[in-house]
Formats: sequence, structure tokens, C-alpha cells
Amino acid sequence: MEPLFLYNTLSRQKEKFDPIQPPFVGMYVCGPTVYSDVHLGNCRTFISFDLIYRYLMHAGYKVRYVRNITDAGHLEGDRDEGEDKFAKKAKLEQVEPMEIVQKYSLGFHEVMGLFNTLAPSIEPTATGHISEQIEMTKKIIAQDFAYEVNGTIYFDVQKYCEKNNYGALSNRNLDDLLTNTRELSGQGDKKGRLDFALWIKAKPEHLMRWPSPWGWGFPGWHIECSAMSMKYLGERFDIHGGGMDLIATHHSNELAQSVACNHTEPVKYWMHTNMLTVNGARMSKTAGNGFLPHELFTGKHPLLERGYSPMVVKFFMMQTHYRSTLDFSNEALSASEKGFTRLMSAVKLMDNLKSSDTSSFSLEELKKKCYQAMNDDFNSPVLIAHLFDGVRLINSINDGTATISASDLQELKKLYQAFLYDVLGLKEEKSLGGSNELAADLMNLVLNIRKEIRSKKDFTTSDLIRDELKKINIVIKDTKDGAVWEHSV
RNA sequence: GGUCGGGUGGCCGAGCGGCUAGGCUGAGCUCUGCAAAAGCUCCUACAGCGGUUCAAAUCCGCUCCCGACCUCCA
Repeated sequence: MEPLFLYNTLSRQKEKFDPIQPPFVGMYVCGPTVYSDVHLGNCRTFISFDLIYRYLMHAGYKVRYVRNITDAGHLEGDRDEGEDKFAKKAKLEQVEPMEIVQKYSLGFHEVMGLFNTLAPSIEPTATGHISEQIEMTKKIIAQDFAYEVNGTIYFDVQKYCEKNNYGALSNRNLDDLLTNTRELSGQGDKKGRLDFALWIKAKPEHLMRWPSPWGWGFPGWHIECSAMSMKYLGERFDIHGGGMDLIATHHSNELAQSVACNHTEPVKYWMHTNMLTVNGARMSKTAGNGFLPHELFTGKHPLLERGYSPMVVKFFMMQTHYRSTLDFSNEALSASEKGFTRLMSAVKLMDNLKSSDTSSFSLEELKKKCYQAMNDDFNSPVLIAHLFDGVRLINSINDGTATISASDLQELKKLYQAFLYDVLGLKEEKSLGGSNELAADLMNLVLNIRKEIRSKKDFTTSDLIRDELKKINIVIKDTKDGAVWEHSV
């Protein structure tokens, strides 16, 4: 097995992947805050880590993949003041905060299912780990890295910086961080402007609250990930991931908390996915250029000319490297859709391929290239490029201009099974011919009758049948071996 | 404003010192009753200006654009 290299945000370079305790791999990814519909950018992050999860497993690792659900403690503004996002939404919809959590957790899982992502090994919730967060906060206080002001506990960044580099992840020095932070209102009782809350005192109107040594309150946003990753993956684990926007604040805070608590670097490899843009601009609610996954699938949004199926969207995402920005546009999506269809058609063609004594190409070479692509920081666009080289090969074999041996044919099928389905996590969406017995029988009948007509050179009727079928999305192709059909969605 | 990251052919998107991916689109050809599909061929790019080097899209400097974070947004 060739070594795997991945880009570590901390070192800002590609590093050889060397798990702490092979064959086990611990991976933590910051999950969604379930107070509204999943953001498409969030989907991209989870789809990227799904690819990573799948490839690590394919490579033989025993992966424990933990992705949390934030269902408490996330405040408007991500500062330590303001309203709880869940409480706000609950008030708006006139329901319990936990109804909000339930509703959007279900919605999130549904969308991730449509994208054919695997469920994480553990999906812990913040509210289910309050005591762990309190314990961790206590430890940090005991180490003198946090202080209490009126029932709220703040992390002391200045103290932390005496011996540690707070800006290590974001690659910034402390002075820049301090001088470049704008003067904010509502700095509250913090000693330092970079300090952040580990535990927040609940105001009387707060619905979601828990007892603690410091009175009734709720956990700060950053502590949950530190507490839960520590609980399920240990004080030191392999991969921690999330969107790039989390680096400067959330992950830097997490890192500081864990180091303050355990005196050890919690994460060996920090991995971050890039942002998603629409027609070149960042997708955001205020810019009005954001659409929900369902709107993307159905095409019901002013920016969308039509809908694109989940697999097309996923394939489209996979054609861009996870560390590059991904730009959504109708043109790009349509291009991916055509490519995806061509790819899947060729894969299906493999079942009908005739083998020869020898192969006119090197299957080993193709296979090697696929692994090389994935071993180079999970380069799915390059992997897909090689998969398309295979498409041309498959079609050429089908046309008789290339040959394949029986054993290579078996290997080729395995290769696509492995990379297309197992690693990229793509799947057949269109019900191509034969998926439904009744439809297959009926179409057989139609095609046989049409064959009769064609043998009598009645092309007018023959074309009529083809045109009419096309109207109900059944495409007839007259090949030299007879007609075949497929049903497009 | 500060810090960090980018600008690649008609579009999307890899590559990141020499061998100049891939997808989509367009043109032509082969096959075909016609389509469709498929195959083959063509259009060959690296924001601009300098510099380093035998050799630069790839390294360095400057300029111009764009994005991220610092401030609600994933």
C-alpha cells in the first residue's frame, strides 16, 4: 500500500498519514447546529469528510468517525452574549427548543441520506454531554486557565499564551489578533478580548439550562467539541475536521481548551474544507444567493434553472478538490450531469462487455493512478479524471476498437465498484432498463414490434414510437446489435 | 484596515520547476435509414509587469482583481 498524504492545516503542508494507533483511526468532524435547515456549504463539508472516511476504510483502517450535533450553547453572534439560537427559533415557531432540535436533526439526516453519505460511528449531542463539559471546565479552572465572573466562566487566552501559541492553527501571531480585532460592543466581563466562554450563566428567560458548580447555565459553543472528542476518541486522536471558517475561532478555541486541560496536542491532523460560492459570490443568507438542498434538487429557486439530483450534485462536488472553493452555477451543474450520465452508462456497459485473450491496455496502470490520486490528499477530481479514461476504454472495448481479457474485466469491475461506489459514494439513480420486471417485459414487447416494423422499412412508425417514448423519458438507441432503452428521470 | 488564501483555455476544474489532466461546450469525421450513443480529430490556457533558472502556469518581487477570517452568515 502506497503511503497516504494529507494536508495538515496546522503545519500548512501535506504530511504522510501515520495514525497514532494503527489500524485504528479517530476522526472528529464538527457537525451542524440544528436550529434551521442544513446549509449546503455544510453538506459539502460532510460529503468531503464522508469521502475521507470511506477512503480510510477502503485503505483498511478501522475508523471511529465522530460527528456531533450542536443542540445547545450556540449563541447568536457566536460571542458570549446574545440569544440562544434554539430559543430564538423556538420562540419564532412557538414550540419547545427541543422540537426545533428534533425537526432539524431529522431534516439533516434526510439530506445526508439523499447524498448517500455513511452515518458516523457516533453522533453525540451537546445536550447529552453537559456533565462532561462541566467536568472539563472544572479541570481547566483547576489548571488556572479560566476564571469566573458572575457565574460565567471564561477561558484566559492571555494566560494560555504564556506557554502556548494560540494563533498556531490560523497562522496568526497574538499581537495581530489583538490589534486587528475590532472594537466590539458587549465585550462583557471578559478580561481579554480574545477570551471566550466555557460556561455561560443563564438569564431568567433562558429555557435550556443546567445546574453547575457556578449556578444555572449552559455550555459555551466550543467546549462541547473538546469534551466529546476527548470522551470518544481520547486526549489525542488522529483527524479533526470542519469548514475553513471554523479555523480562526472555533478550532483555535478547541485546541486551546484541550491543551489547557490535558497538556497535550489533541489532534495530529487538522483538516479543513473550503467554502462554497454561487455564481462566484459566497453563499449567504444576507446576499440572498443561498438555496437549500431541497431547492437545489427540485430547482425551485430563482437562481436555479432546474433541479439537479442529489447524485449529480455530489458528483459535481467531487469534481472539485475539498480544499478549493466550489462554485455553483447552472452551467457547471449541467456539465457535471452530462458527465455523470456518461460515466454511469459506461459502468453499466461493463456487464455486457465481451472479453478477449489479451487486454490492449494496462489495467494495473489505471488502478495505480486511481490510488495515487486518492493518496495525494484525497484528490477526487484527479480520481474522476482517471475514471473517465476508463470510460473511454470501456466504450472502445464495446465498439471493438480495444480488447480486454476476462481476468482484467473482472478487475475492472472491481475497480469501479471500489472507487465509484465505495469510495466516492456515488450510486445509480436512473432506473435504466431492466430494473423493473414489468417495465422490462413491456419494453421488450414494444421493441420487438418496432423491430418488425423496421424490418419492413416503415421508419415513420418506427420513429413515431421512438419520439413518443422520449416524451415519457424513455430513450431508444438503435445500435448495430439491436435497440436498447433507458429511462431517464 | 489587518491577517491568510486564490486568479488556469468558451465554461467548470486538476497540476504547482521540464513530460503541458479530466469533464462540459463548439467544429469536423466514422458508424447509422434517420436520430441517439460511442469512437477519432481539431480549437491549447495559465491576471499583468519585471526577475531567478539551461528550463516557470509552477520559485521571487511589484501591480491589479477575487475570496475567507477578524463582525450575523457553514
